[in-house]
Amino acid sequence: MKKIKVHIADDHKILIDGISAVLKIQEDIEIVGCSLDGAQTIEWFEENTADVLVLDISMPNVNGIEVMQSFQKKRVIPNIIILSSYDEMKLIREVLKIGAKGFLTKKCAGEHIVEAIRSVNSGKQYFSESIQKKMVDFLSGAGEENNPESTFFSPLTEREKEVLKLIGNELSTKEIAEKLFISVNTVETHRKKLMKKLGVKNVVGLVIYAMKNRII
Amino acid sequence: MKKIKVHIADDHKILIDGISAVLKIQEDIEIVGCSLDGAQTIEWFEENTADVLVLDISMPNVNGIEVMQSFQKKRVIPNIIILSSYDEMKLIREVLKIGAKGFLTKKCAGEHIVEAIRSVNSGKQYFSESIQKKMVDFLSGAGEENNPESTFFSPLTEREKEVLKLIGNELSTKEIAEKLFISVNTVETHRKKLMKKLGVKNVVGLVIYAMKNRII
DNA sequence: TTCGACATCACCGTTTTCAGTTAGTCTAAA
DNA sequence: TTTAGACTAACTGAAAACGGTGATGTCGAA
Repeated sequence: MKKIKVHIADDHKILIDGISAVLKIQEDIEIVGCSLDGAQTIEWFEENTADVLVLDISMPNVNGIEVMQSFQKKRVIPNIIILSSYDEMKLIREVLKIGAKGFLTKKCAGEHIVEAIRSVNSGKQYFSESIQKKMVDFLSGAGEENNPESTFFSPLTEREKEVLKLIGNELSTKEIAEKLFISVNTVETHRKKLMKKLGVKNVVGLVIYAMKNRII
Repeated sequence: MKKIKVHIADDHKILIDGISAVLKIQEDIEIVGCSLDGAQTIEWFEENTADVLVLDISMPNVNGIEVMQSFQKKRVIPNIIILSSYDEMKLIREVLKIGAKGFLTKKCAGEHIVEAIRSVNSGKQYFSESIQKKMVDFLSGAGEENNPESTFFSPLTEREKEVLKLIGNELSTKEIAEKLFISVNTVETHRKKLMKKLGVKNVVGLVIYAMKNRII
């Protein structure tokens, strides 16, 4: 019998090992690889293939969304199941747009990951109950989160990430300017650009974004 | 043979299920309970006992540190292994102070949790390699984190948590004042008190604290 | 009953953030 | 070669945050 080849990407090794232990019991599933950050994931798929990729969003260096974006250029892409700590509507929409076939939160039970893998491997989609409810609420207008401007993820330039990281170190604009040897005005411009890109009101939004995307 | 009774507390069910799958293979370990937040954990230990508690710090409602604090008043307390995403020195010191016997980060491999459980159950302590290194660096003065004032966790009043949560919603001081029907001056006082208690410079530090402690 | 913790409010002055706009340079892609 | 994006920088003015201090009333514990 042909087993379903699965790759797991998550920066928490203990979670990978745990899920692996659950999947190993299944006769129709085989773990062919795992990676601890986005860069490793992309690298692995350069040389290898899998039927299903279980992918975390919040990873250092290269996050899950960037991994999916890198796949868009490739011919063969795996069926992707997002396994995330966060479940905001804007994140769900974002990953669906770039081709995710399933979405689970880390609050879900271990058996659901098994079901999800089988589903997406047979061409179906899979969403955990809580995610389905979110989607229905959103579509019926019952949900609170209806801000289409704000995005869970935006591609930031290297310089912007650098500035954001320093903001996360509790540095003021002046201190950042001194550290980077640039003008205070420039740092302020970066700051404003960041807020606009991420659709947030103030530095609080920046910090939340940075933590969710592992920039801090 | 008497098995080691283990309780696991983590708000990510999938992690619990994963670790359970790993532990179930072990002949000398038995999972006697699990809980998805701090309140559940405390409640469970009112009625039951375990030899070892594997405890996450970052949980909604009542976090891991508050759980440990609630145990301090009890006569019989389990051997506690902290399993955390974060590994700052100030967190490590804090949990050791209130009686943790082991500390692992979620980056560690599944087999280490097994070793840790056996260790603490036999009266020994257990720290993952990366944590041991942190501790040595700190003691030898090589570490950067030597700020004794700042604390990973501080007991906040209900009102303070409320204000902090609203700060996390990107509300300005004025907006918070309107929402809580109190003066702007009062909100500013709360804000200042929060910063002082948590030993942070500005709102950035507040948001980071709030996210790590699941207040946002 | 006294004490301390908490929540409330006020006044002050300084510093920083935030919003809007404009504009020069440089590089890499079309 | 034009064009677009990135990084840099400046200016202005309003709004908000930050730091320090002092004061009031309430409530529960010692």
